[in-house]
Amino acid sequence: MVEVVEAALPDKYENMSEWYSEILDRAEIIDIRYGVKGFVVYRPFGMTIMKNIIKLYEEELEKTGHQPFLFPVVIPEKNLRMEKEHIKGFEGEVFWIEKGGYTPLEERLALRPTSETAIYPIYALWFSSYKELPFKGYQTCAVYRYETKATRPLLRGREFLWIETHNLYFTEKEARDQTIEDAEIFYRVTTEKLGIPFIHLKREEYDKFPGAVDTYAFDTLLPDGRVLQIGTTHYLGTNFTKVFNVQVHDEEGKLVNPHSTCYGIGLSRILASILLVHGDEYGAVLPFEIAPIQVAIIPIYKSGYSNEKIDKYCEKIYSELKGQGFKVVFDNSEKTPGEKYYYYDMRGVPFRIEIGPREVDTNKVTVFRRDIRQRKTIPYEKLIEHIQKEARDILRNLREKAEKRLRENIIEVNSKEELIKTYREHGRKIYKVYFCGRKECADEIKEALDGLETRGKPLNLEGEGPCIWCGKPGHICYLAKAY
RNA sequence: GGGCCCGUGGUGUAGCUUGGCUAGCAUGCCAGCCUUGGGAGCUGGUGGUCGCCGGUUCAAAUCCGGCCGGGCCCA
Repeated sequence: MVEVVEAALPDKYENMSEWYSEILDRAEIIDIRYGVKGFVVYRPFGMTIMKNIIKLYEEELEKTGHQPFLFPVVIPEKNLRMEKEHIKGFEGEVFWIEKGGYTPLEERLALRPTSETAIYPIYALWFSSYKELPFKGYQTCAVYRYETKATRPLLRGREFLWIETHNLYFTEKEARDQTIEDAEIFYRVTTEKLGIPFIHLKREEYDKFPGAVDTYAFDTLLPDGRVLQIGTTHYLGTNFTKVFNVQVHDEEGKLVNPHSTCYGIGLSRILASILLVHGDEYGAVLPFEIAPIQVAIIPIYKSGYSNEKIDKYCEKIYSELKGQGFKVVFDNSEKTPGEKYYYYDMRGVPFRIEIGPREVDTNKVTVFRRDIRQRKTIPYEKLIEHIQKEARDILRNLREKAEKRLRENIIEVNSKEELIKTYREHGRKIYKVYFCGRKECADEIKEALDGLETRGKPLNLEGEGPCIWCGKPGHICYLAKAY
């Protein structure tokens, strides 16, 4: 039976901003009071979730042959300026270090906005033969961008956490295939383990990563109808290997520039997505695998009944679960049970076990499942099996709900008039249209429909038709408002 | 980029328009009693350079200027 009790938070679909601000604070995810615009503190609970998320992606990257490395956070100005399109794209948002102590630096140092220009000069030293390729490397780190738009905690910061891969291939085909593998890796973690669905898009020419030949992006949908880019992968051609003089001998001994790719996994935004997509009016709802606390045991004491007996039974359950490797707490603090319920609900703890005289006397266990907010009383012997089975079901449920919502928020429109009319009626949605690919049309659409952007061509959909705006031949494209 | 709003014990706030009392309230925290199946209650206690810098004034949380930080709406 579903518990109907007073909600702790507003409805996230009605008032996402307030819901989001509240949960970041009350679930102890981050502290926004650091005092520098665009920079936040990850609190222990939030950072534990983050570490669990990182682990999932890193494991998947290593399974697919990526090796860890760590390059410096500073990039000499000269290096940053090597690739012309690249610096053009980032120049306006670079943080510069100009002094060491009292001494002005001879050459300014950039805080990495992304690490291509840190990594490629070293790649030039590392590789000399096609036999050393492919090379796949990654690092998990923070990057720095002086955002000029309004910053928002985790969604748009001036410092944010990500994973970036930087791969080298002898052939174009291998490199292009990598962008597909990147999408598969992203799916295996983001959707299959975290329950977050996304749209796989090829960005329009004018929206590409600065210096890329092709850019592919992963957008998810937030409760307010906006989309959020949570990952990107880019085929860079030989643009970077050329300017940084990365070259290897081919079979005939000729020097050639390898093809390269890079892939960014937006960790801060992924954490935000998990909160926003799965959360409800009682707080966060975390997939079992990444929850810092997976099971909370709450004793229900009664006067006239032995507290000791209840404690003993709880401790037995605690050891049993602990022995299975679950992250479990036994909360016998003096707070009332109700207060504890709200507390663990807010933090997204997947299971709560309630133990009072009823359970002790019958050798049963009452298990509350966070995502559907339902209690079940089961025999003690079934506990482990129950948790394991229900944990999988939580993920399936969260994922299905999110996938359904994403599906239902994509609306196909076939003419300019229909687009305008539908937008006026439904507001923030993802609109499926034909689009010619020209920036002029994109700008006009954005202007006319307060900020609606072209997000690119969905990779799973083929088809041609007249551009919804100008009528010229076009491809399928999604339009949406974005963060 | 444009507009509006906010900053006061750990947290949330009142007070600011019209300058003047010991800066009020709630919550948290500590001690004790009582309680415990969805945020309990009572008693006592603890806790504040009113974001920062400067100006006006006999007197500034309050008025003025600058800066820093945060939020919302719009582009």
